[in-house]
Amino acid sequence: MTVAPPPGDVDTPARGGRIRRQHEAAILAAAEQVFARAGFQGATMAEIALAAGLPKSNLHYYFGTKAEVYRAVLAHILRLWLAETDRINADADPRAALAHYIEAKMRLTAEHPDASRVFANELLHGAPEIGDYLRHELRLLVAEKAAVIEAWIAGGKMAPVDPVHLFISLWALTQTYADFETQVCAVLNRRSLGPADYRRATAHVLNLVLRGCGLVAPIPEGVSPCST
Amino acid sequence: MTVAPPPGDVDTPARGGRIRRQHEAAILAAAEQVFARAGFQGATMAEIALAAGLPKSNLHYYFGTKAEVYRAVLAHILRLWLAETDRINADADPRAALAHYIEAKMRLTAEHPDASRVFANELLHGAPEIGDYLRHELRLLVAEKAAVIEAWIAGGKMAPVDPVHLFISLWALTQTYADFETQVCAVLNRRSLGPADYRRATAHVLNLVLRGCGLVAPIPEGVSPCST
DNA sequence: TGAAAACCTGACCATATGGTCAATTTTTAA
DNA sequence: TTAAAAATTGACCATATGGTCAGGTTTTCA
Repeated sequence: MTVAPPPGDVDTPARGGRIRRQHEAAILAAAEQVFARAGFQGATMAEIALAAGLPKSNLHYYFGTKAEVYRAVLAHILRLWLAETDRINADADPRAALAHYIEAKMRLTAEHPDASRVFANELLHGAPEIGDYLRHELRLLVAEKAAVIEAWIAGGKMAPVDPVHLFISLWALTQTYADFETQVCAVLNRRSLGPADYRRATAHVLNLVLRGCGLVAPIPEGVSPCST
Repeated sequence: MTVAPPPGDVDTPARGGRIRRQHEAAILAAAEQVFARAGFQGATMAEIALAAGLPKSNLHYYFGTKAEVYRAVLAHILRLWLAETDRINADADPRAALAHYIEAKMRLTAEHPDASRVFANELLHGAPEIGDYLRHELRLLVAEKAAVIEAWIAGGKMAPVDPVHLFISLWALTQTYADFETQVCAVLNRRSLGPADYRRATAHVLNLVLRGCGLVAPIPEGVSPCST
């Protein structure tokens, strides 16, 4: 039911031999891709094996079942996902802290779109594996950060915004670029999203959210549309 | 590859006998539920049949294959989804038009969460069925509405915001409440989202977006948290 | 250098599931 | 009333896929 000790302990114990570490990593990388494209049920062990360049039986040597591979992928992703809220603390500057968070999330989305998609798929299907994690660790983290934002609002440092819903909005605004990339590409009339597209998207989200929180706009206006 | 004539023709031709219409509707409703919960691959004809209260063979009498059922569900959803942009036109008031759109999208999300989830799942997996639709009909619609918003901005009626990205943001902000309901419930510490939660969410999104577009805040501040 | 541990994998199996079909009943409408 | 059309469904099949396993090979390290 629960993902192996989520980001609970130190950096993965790294147990097992050299070969094991290498192959497990290869399998996880392949699995992330395949799960992202096909979902849990749609993914097949054979496909993952192919992508990892290993015979199917070998996957079952390292991971007993498909569900185990899936859980390992989720655990790997959660480790990435959680960080980046550090700067949101009582004595930080709201605008800088929020901007930093948005930029970090956007970078994460751009650099690990498959991870985002696997996570999205898990949520979409009711989070059977990470539900507990969301209801405990994540909820507490958000409650903590929400208190910081409440304090900023009370101190007149930003417009009144529901802090928990603000987090929900930030996740939605950023991850949509990975999760629904197909739709984004369609309306932007692009084949895929490049660095320039992500820069534009980041500028847009920053602009919308910071202004929406009464923290003026950081980007003057003319964000060079292309190049560099 | 393409969904049956999307919202192309009139209201579904409604061909076939009385019984056909009834049973097809029952099957589609059941399928929407099941696809929302399990995705395309995860859904089984047996499960859909059970939910529809019909023997499995009967589904295959009305719809040849699972893919056909799926396409029919998508077509049904697209019909719902597209509307509601009417009020976004050159001589409308930006704030009223945007507020109306957000409220409509939010209502749609609250009333048809399963539809939203099926759609999200399709996008997440690269929109193999509705890709063409997105790249043509949807893209044109958005381009048209984007021009309206550009005009509003040029006329100094609202802050400069990238119009296409604004649409992407609006979809993300609203649909996240259905697609990722599990996560939303987790951080809000709720078992499920009720009308009051949706009211709060709507107020939040309106607040964030309208302010973000330089259209002041409509909700004074204290939105009664609970009751009614 | 040798033996224990780790690793590898082709062949195989059980099951789940989408789909078929032919025999039958119900509905429609002339 | 009746025959054609529409609807129904239990039994059945082919295939895909997760998972097993026994017999091997390689690596490790004392």
